[in-house]
Amino acid sequence: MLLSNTCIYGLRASVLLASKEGDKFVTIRELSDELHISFHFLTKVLQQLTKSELLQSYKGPNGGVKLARPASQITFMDVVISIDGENIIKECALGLPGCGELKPCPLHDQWSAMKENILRMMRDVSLKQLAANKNSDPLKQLASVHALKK
Amino acid sequence: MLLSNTCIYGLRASVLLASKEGDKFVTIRELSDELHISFHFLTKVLQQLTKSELLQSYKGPNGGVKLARPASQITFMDVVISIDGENIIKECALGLPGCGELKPCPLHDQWSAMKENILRMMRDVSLKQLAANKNSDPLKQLASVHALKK
DNA sequence: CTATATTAAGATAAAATACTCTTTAATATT
DNA sequence: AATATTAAAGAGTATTTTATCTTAATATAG
Repeated sequence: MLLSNTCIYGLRASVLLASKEGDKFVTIRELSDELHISFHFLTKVLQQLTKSELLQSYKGPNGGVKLARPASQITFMDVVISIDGENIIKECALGLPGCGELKPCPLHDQWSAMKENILRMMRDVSLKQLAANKNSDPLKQLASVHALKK
Repeated sequence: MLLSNTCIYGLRASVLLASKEGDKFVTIRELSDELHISFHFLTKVLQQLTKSELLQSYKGPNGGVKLARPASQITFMDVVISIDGENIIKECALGLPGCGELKPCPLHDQWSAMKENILRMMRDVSLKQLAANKNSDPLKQLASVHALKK
């Protein structure tokens, strides 16, 4: 699987935050309830995003977390790198360290093209875009489907 | 990371087997030496490929493993499915179970296009093709680079 | 100042993945 | 029949990922 579970939780929470109006802090409890993710685990994940300065947090009553920048200025990639690190996709599909421009394996061209596509998408898509389609509201849907599965 | 370590070991060994001439059994020891993978661990991995009938094995002197079919008739995908299973790529990049044709998330089109590309490549590329470029010989290279890293 | 709300941090546990070691079974050679 | 060679099977260990629980730190309200 390309992204870790942890990373997907971070993405969902970030998108949900982006979809909320205004600039006020949202409690992690509220996020974890809406996303059906364990409160404590989500706390850990969001701590990481806070460390990376993608989120801003505030303790005490009326505290919580919020995006540190406008949603249009935080990318999918920002979140992925913060949680899963830079190397989400290996250079070579076979993991051959020798594979590269000079001595490509037979998969090299196809693989690196796809790799670039994925990375470009991640760099291009912002949380604002991800939060945009209120119509389909996948996050709301998530709740019901997830609930059924458990 | 898309594929597990175990799966990449299986792929490397399969490609190496495909690159060897003839129809005779090759010992796992020989493969593990060439690939610098632990003999015991590679044994486990190859047992799985044997169970899936991608490899054929033979015990005793002059025993070993070999491809169960011509290298042109075993795909990258065959090996991946045998080791990592069918679900190497999630439906939705955000892992939203509600996401689909009916209610796509904003990433849906791009993501499923890329997903299809990756799966198509895996289905299309055979071990024969992967073993073909003797020139670049990434497997030989592997040995030296890998040795340096350790 | 005290009680309460909230994130941060740390310790622990459970599960999955990666890897190792030992024994057993099959086959061949002598 | 004895011995050597080899994969299969099973048990065990280590590491990473995922998750939980507890305590601390910080802020607010009264």
